[in-house]
Amino acid sequence: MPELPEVHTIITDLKPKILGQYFQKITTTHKPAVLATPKTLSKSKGAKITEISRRGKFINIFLNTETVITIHLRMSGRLIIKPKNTSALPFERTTIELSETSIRFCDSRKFGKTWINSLEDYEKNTGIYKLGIEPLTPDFTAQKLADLLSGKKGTIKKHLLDQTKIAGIGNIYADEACFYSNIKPDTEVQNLSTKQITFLHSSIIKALQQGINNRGTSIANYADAYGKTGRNQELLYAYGRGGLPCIRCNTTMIKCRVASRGTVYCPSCQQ
DNA sequence: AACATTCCCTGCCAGC
DNA sequence: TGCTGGCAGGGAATGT
Repeated sequence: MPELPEVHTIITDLKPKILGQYFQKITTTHKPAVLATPKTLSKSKGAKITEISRRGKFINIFLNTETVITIHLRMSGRLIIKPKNTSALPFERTTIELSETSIRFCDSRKFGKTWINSLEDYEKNTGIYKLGIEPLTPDFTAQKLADLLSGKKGTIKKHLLDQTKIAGIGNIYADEACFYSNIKPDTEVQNLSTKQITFLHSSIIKALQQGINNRGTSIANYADAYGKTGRNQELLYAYGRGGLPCIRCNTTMIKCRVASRGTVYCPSCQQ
């Protein structure tokens, strides 16, 4: 599933391919997946793409008419660049036609969404305004993480998945960061020491950065803008390894549920 | 206000 | 072989 590193990879690939092109039209076979008004549609039509960037797991394509195309891939979404007027890809739901090429939004589970909004209100209409700190910026310090968790209740994993605190971490990188820092994912945050929070902080960055360096984790659905898989799934210590031996100590990894999510940890390494 | 649960969806796969 | 039930889960909506 696309999390921060996967979205980062897609954007990096898309950017040189679509910058400077003109948005022509959007079509969908699944109406609830596209949220646009006649006004924002007419304002965006024919507009030039000036920038494409990421916020949390959201993709923003900025147009020169003060309009923004926002995409969220959710669980199973992919964005694939294809020549215009070629046959639909498997599970292609939404097609964004540009002047020179097209972007195909393929999404088997139909959870993904595309919005077209004015620059003025895209953050409000998409929920981007609620997002917390970007974990790969200098503002995200160990102290900042400690502040976010201070006085809070609940498990650390729940808070790592909370997009209003830190934007972009999903189930895979939450489990990986907990493994790196030797923290059991169901540890109550009030029981974490300063030392543990500091270790967790560097582990979050390390897990995400490694994902980016390997062009993302391909479990079931993720593919980059060329439809190719990433390599990070080969480098995971926790996610997807329930019942398998811990890579570090050989103890059988435990699979359980934390924060209503499938969760894997090593009962020996993570206390 | 803060927390937990339900829902949206459908491909995939183990088990019968 | 073919069916079925369980699982995957981000985030909005709903419930407590």
